[in-house]
Amino acid sequence: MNPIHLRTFLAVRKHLNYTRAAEEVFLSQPAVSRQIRQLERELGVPLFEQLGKSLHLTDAGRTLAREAERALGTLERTAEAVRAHRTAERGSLRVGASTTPGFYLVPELLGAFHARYPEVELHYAVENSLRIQQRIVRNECDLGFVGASLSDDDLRLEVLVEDEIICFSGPSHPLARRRRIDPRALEGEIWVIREKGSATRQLFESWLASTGGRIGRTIELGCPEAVKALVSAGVGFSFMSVHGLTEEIRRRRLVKLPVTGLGLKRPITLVRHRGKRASPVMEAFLECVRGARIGRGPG
Amino acid sequence: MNPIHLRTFLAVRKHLNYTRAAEEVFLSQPAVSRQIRQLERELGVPLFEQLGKSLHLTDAGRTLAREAERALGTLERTAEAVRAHRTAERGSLRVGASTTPGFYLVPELLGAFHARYPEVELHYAVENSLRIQQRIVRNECDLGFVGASLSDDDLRLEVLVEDEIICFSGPSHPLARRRRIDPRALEGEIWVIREKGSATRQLFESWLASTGGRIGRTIELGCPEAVKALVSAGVGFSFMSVHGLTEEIRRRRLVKLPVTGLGLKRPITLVRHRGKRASPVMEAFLECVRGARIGRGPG
DNA sequence: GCTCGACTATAAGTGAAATGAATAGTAAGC
DNA sequence: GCTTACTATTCATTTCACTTATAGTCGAGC
Repeated sequence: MNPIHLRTFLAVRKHLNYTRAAEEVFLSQPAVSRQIRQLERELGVPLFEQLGKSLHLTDAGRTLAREAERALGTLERTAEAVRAHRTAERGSLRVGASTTPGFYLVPELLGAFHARYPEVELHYAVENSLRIQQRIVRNECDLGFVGASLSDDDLRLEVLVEDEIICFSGPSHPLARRRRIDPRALEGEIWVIREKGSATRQLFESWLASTGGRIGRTIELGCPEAVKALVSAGVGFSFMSVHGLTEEIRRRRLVKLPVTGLGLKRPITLVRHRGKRASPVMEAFLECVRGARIGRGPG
Repeated sequence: MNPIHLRTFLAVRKHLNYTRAAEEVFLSQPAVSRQIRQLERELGVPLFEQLGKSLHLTDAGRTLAREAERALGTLERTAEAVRAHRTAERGSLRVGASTTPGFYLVPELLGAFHARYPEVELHYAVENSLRIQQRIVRNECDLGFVGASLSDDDLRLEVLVEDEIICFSGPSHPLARRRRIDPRALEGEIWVIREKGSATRQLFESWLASTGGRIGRTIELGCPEAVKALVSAGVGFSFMSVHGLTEEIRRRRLVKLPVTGLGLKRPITLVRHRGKRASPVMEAFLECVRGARIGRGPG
């Protein structure tokens, strides 16, 4: 029972005449005759009955007529729903990001994209860089934004901006008045820092180790916003991507600390699966990303 | 895009492996490959993408997967709805009847039938005999019950019971005490009768004319129940099918009048289209009719 | 009552399309 | 770099549906 049969059936129902139905569906009369017989055989009931010269629907035929239109409609809508994916207007996009870009870069991009393509369904996962990498490789995400330097033959990387990790404190903190700060001078202070899995923390720690420094007393927080709030209130100091701090530094709620030798830079990278062909939605999002890009060109 | 393609697509989606999908749908792997490509060409979007060694659904593919199951379900339910007509449990029945059987015979039959086959949708039209005949010929009704003797080559008739038209009055009426009533004696009374189009009235009038009698003062009512109520209350007398009066006569609310020479009989006839094949529902209803039949066998 | 007209069913031949077997191509993993 | 697992391609074959031609059926009209 395929759509062709149903359409033929509906044509016969409309004209109650095989010959004219055949004209409508551009077939010969025997072809129509055959299709109807085939339907009747498959369904096990007569669909039409001939009374005298005129053709009538049977009870079963009336049921089929009613349902067939619905079924064909469902099928047509299905096809249309899929065809809609030919443009970027509809579809879905699965974005992943690690914490730094996930908090301070991607939300804006998604916002801009959503404003332009409101019908596109967005999925957004913020996890650590390794998990994002996994998601890309497993095709659980269409694209990812990470702060770490990944290397995988399956991945296609594109540097978006340089990210810099800086030290900062609240404006009232004693450190905020210093013109130069030796890394060793930080040891005595209270460190407000992210959890161990943070790539930012790892990066900072390995730099600190290279200067011979150590982390002192710590307050560990999971959320970067909480870190900022605490430091802004005058409790200790912290380090973080400069992209997460521009607003607060501009408003003098946080102050960048001039730690000597601290030039911790890392690229924020757009990650895709190498073999993946961009869908129209993905293409549109990439364009959005490039349009909004602040820093330098592709790496 | 026919169901076969969709089922193949769903198999591929399930296994994410053309070869295993082919086994599931009992096809060769190239056949599956081809069907998917065909679907993709028709819909204008890729449904799968190969990343490394593993196969993934695309965004469009996910949409199709979601919708295809619904579409196939709709189609399957459609087929099932039609197949249900193979038994008498489901379907519909269109019954027509003229006034006399329509009020006093068919309702019981429909009631009994409905009790046995509650899922069958019943359509019931009560109109005059000619209109019922038309409905049968035009196949607007599956069967009809009429009190008139029809003759049409297209019709297949079956006498169910003999109907007798009798005169009656209320128990308090002076006529009710008489042992014999000459038709002429009725002329002076008040006639409570049905409208002109009534076959019962026509039959009675032509008999009355043959005895030389005439109708006197009349009160015309459209509904036979209203006629009975009025006569029962003592207003005049009337004539009607005996089948509509048994209950009232038994309870002595109405009295049969012994009019000399009045032996007006006519068959209540089951009418069908000659060429019509009985559906299971119709067959079941006919059985119901025969089981409930009071009078003699088929004519 | 017979023929004509309109329509559907049947039969035979044709052509398109889907299938399967064999094979080439591709990517991954050891 | 070879093997393995899988998909794409090619080609011969079969199947299936279609068309043309024709027979059958039912009503209508003279």
